[in-house]
Amino acid sequence: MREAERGAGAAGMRRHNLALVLRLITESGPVSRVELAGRTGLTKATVSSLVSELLEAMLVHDIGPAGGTTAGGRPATLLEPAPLGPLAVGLQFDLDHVAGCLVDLGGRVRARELRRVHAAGLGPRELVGALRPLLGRLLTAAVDAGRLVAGVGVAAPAVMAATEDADDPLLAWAPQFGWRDADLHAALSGALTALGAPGMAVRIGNDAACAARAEFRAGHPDAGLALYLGGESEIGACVVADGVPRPGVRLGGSAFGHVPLRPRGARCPCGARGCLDSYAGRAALLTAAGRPDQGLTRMTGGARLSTALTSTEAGQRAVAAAADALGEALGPLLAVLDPDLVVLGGRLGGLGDAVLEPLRRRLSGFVPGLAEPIPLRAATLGPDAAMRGAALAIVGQIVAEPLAWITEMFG
Amino acid sequence: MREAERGAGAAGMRRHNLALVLRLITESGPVSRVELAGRTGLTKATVSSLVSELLEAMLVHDIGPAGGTTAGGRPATLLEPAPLGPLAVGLQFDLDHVAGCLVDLGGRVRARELRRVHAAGLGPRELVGALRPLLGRLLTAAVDAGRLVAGVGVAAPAVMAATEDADDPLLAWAPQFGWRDADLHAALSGALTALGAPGMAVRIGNDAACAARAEFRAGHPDAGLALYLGGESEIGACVVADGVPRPGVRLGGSAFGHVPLRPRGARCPCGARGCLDSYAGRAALLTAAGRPDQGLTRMTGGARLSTALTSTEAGQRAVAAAADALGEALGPLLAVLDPDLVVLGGRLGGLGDAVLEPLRRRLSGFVPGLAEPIPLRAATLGPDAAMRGAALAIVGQIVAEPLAWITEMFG
DNA sequence: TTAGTTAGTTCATTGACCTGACGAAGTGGA
DNA sequence: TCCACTTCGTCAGGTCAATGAACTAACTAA
Repeated sequence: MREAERGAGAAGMRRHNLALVLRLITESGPVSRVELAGRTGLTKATVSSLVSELLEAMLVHDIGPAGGTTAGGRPATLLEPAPLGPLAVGLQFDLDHVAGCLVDLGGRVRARELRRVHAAGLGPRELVGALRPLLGRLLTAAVDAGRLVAGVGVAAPAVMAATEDADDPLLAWAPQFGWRDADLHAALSGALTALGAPGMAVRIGNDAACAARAEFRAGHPDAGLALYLGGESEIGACVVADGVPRPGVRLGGSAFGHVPLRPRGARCPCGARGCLDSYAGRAALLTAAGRPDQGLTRMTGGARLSTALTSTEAGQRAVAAAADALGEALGPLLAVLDPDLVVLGGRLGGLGDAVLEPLRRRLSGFVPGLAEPIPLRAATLGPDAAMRGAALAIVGQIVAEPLAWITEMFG
Repeated sequence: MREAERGAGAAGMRRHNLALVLRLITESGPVSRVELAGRTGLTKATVSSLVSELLEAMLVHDIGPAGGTTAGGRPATLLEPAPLGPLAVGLQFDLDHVAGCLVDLGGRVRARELRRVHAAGLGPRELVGALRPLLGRLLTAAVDAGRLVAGVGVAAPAVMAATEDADDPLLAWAPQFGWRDADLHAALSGALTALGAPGMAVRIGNDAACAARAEFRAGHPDAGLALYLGGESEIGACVVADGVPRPGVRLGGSAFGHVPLRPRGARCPCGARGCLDSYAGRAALLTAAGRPDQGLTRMTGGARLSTALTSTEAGQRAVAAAADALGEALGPLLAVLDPDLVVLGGRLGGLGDAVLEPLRRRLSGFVPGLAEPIPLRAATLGPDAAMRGAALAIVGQIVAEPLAWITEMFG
């Protein structure tokens, strides 16, 4: 049997409509009650009632009459996510940096911090040590602004394995760090206790899955079945169904970068041979293009590398080889998944058309039966996508269940 | 914006609960009102009211008091799908046969027909001609039983492309038949008119997607993200999310069998080189095992072929090669999709452990980061899965929206 | 025969949304 | 300035469906 699907009563109806209205307000910026009524199919009266409940709960703010954009008639009073509503912390880390941000109910970034560190070789506790000052400053910033922090989301470049509690997966394998079954959760909870926030909710997810959440919420909220390719140093991937990342139970966001392509290929740091990462990963591109990854900052590296890859002959060869390897791995995946859309993000996506164009050309040859190519787009959020998505997972819970949040806060 | 998500009102509540109760009755065979109340969380009174509405609509039947299985107390009156409720016709065809069945609301097969034909080279209209007598007998059988036919579902071994109406896709490519953009829908509608059933609903789907629907409904209703591998002569595949097949927009159930594995491989009937089908398809296995596909009936072929493949050395080599090819194609797919479960159906699945075991052994090597293997199971429904699933798509609409059906029937 | 147990129904109650009418707050023309 | 006209939001009464408690029905066991 399906998981005990519940019947709907009056209470469930209200809960659903409350969540629906809050979601529309957070996603569509300032909206009037009438517009909400039109979109939801509810009446103006009902929307008013729902909105006033959200206003009382301090989740929504009434801006007041809008400046005459309406043509004749009483101007609408616009609603927006509360400026003093709850926030979430989003964290991410990789071989070369740790970063964090504060995100509000509307998904907007209210604060942002990045620190370059050489993280290779660090253990989970040491890594949390590197994250801690940054985390402390973000928490302080929230308190100073008079806002509550609902929880901390972490985007990890790792294979996550689901535990009994599906919402609290375990970090099973981080190839670049050499971690196996690392208890990042406990280490972070310890740091939070030390920072004066004991018991704060922590949720760890795969970085590609996190980035996919942020990317699709911002750019493609109405995609049906889609695929996100991303990851920072490593290539990651995640299936997105109806806007929700589906990172699976065992691999929790995939180990796409370590799919074996060439049985006798080069040895990968992960221990295997001929991994996709060895041909299409950033390090592979840089090396093949004669540009080892030094002196390139994380933010400007994309543009500079992209010109290097298109202007030199070695660069073009490297890109062609990467497109081949990616196409080879993507072929069976796309033939079966047949997504509405493929979004290329992370550092790979940051290279833009230098990678997109060759990949587009190669892809059709790897997927049979296509009348028209599968749309392939570059991500739009840049390198912050992963931590933004991690934070969104936290605020998303509030938006999805405002009643639960309200009763938790106000009894 | 998402597709104008509607708010819930009293009417929607009733609609939802009505569908929920009907679904539980159809899926869980005879059930009492009390058990329904327990499962749905609704009260006995509400369930009674919902059930009586379904009884009036002739969708559900009250069997009467059950034979004393209860320990003390009044025996429950059990409910089942109405024995005179609506039926659906499911059709399927492939190179060597056409077949059809009648399926009731509960998914049970009430009638079944199969005819061996040599269909290679037939055009869409000729194929419908081969289906027509069979279809006529099924319709007559339904009328004789005093039951309504709600529609006809067809499982086609073809790539389906979605049109504006997502529920009515077009047959875009049938490699084995050499069809491109064939209007099977029009041909079938014509046949139905000639058979005295003008305007009857027709829905065509990819055979693997159809089989997946039947297979997961019967065997794995609570799987989250899963993968179905099937197809009759060709290998097909379909992603299943929360029990619902997701055959995509462009390929509509995949062209998995024609994924290019070896750029310089053998030429495939589809025109390309080195297709997966050429290594892991049924024809490939038969040929490699020295047993061309003659004299094997569709029903007994599985068992006899399976012993041939395990007992002879040539057979074992063929199976190993097929497992290699399948594993190679499945690796990237499983690494990203990371399904809870993989079900192997169609003719490939009919070979049972002869294929499953080698595939299990090879698969782990193609998916990195796995602590435990992805469960791989053989399908249970046998060669009728596709047409059963096609019919289920029709009855599924009634079960999902009983109110729409009721108003359509009774005004 | 009687107590105990479980199934299903009846009916008043409650909660949430709907309908229709109204006041509020603007615009634009006479 | 005044008055139609339009749109926004609220209020009061009405409707619909689920709820909860009491009640009848049916059967078991002592």
